[in-house]
Amino acid sequence: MPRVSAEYLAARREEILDAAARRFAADGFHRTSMQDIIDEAGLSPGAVYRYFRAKDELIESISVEAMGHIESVVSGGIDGEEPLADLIAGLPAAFDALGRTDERARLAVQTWGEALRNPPLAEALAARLANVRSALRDRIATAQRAGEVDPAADPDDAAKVLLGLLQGYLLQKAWDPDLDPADFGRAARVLIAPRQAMPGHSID
Amino acid sequence: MPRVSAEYLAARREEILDAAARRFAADGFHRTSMQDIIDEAGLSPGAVYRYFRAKDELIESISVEAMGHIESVVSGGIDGEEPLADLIAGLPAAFDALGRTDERARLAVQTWGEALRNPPLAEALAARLANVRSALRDRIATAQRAGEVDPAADPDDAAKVLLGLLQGYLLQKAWDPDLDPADFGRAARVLIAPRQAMPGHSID
DNA sequence: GATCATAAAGCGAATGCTCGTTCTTGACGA
DNA sequence: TCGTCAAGAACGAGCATTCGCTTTATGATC
Repeated sequence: MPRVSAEYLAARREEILDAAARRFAADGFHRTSMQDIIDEAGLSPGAVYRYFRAKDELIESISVEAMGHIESVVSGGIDGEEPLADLIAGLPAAFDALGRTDERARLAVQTWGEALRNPPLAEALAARLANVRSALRDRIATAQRAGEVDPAADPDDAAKVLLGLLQGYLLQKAWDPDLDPADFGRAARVLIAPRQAMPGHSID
Repeated sequence: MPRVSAEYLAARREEILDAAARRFAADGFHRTSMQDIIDEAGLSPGAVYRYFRAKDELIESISVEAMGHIESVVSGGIDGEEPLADLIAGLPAAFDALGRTDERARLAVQTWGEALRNPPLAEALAARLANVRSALRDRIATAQRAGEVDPAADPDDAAKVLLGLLQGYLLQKAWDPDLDPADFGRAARVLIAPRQAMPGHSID
C-alpha cells in the first residue's frame, strides 16, 4: 500500500477547506469557481476532486463548519453563571475572539442565503438554531426567576429576539469590519437592562 | 407592439421585475438563470434584454427596490409620535404589512450576501443603512430626553442594536414564514422596556 | 375610415464562453 | 511492482447574451 499517512490526508483536506473558505468569504459561493479554489489551494483539479466529490460538498462542509462555530460561541456563553445582561453584552466580543472574524461573518451571511435554497443545509441550520434557541430560552427563564428579566416576557419569543440581536451584529460586522463588538454589546446591555437588575420583580 | 405608450413600457418592465423577484426569492440570484426569468415572465430573451441590459442590472434593480421597502418601513415608523417601545414592538408587523412578506424577507437575505461582493450594491446599501441609523439615533436621543431610555446608552450604538434586531427578525422570517411578528415585537418591547417607561430617568 | 408605410417590440435559434467535472497519464512511496 | 496520489488537458453542459427576422400598433395618406 504505497500511501500517505492519515494525518497527511486530513491536513490536505483542511488546506482545501481553508482555501475554499477564503474564496467563498471573498466572492460568495456562486461567484467562486472551482478553479479559484484550486488556484488558492495551489493544487490541481484532480487533487481537489479526490478529497471532495463536488463543489456542493465543499459548500456544505464550509457552511456547517461556520454554523458550528457560531453555535458553540452562543452555547458556550450561555453555560456561564454571569447575569444575562453580561452574557448579552459579551457575545459579540466572544464571537470576535474566535479569530478571522471578517471571514466568519461574511461566511455566515453567505450561508444564511444558501440555506434558503439548499435543503440539507436548511436542515442543518434549523437543527443548530433550535439548540441555540432552546438554550437561550432556559437561560432567560432562569433570569426571570432571578428577577433579571421582566416575567411578562415569553421566554421562547425573547430567545428569538436575543438570537436576532446576534444575527444583526454578525450581519453588520460582515459589512463593516470596524464595527466594535464592545460598543455593540454595551449598547445591547444598556437597552435590555437599563439599570442593572430590575427591582421588585423577583418571584422568590 | 411598436411605438407603444410609456405606460405600456413601464408596465412591461414591472412585469419582468416581478417575475425576476419571484424567481430570485425562490432560488437566489445565482441559481436563477435568465431563462428561468424569461419563462416566468412568459416572454422571450430578446424581449427581456430590451428592458434590461444584463442580468446584473436585474439583480441591482431588485435589490435596491428591496432595500427601499425596508428603509421606508423603518423611516415611516420612526416619524411617528409613539413611544420608542411601541415603535420597536410594531416594526416587525409594519414590515409584514407591506405584503408578500416571505418574498421580501428572502430577497433581503439574498441582497445582504450580494452586497458583500457587488460594489455598487454595497454603496446603495450603505447609504440607506446610514439614513436609517441616523433616524434611529435621533429617535433614541429623543427617547432618552423623555426618560424612556437609559441615558447611559450611546445613541449611535443603540441605533445599531435596534437595527440589528430588525435584521434578525427579517432573517428568521425568511427561514420561517410562520414566525409571528406580533410575538417577536412584544418580546422585543418587554426586553427593552421592562415596565413601560423607566421612572426617575428624565432629564427635563 | 380603410389602406399603407414605418419603426418599435418581440421572437428564438444561434453563439461563444465559462464552468464543473472527468479521465488519461505519470510519479512516487511502500 | 503495485496501488495511490497528483496533474492538467479535455469535455460537455449550461449559461448569458446577440442578432436577424417577423409581427404589429401607430400615424399618415387618400
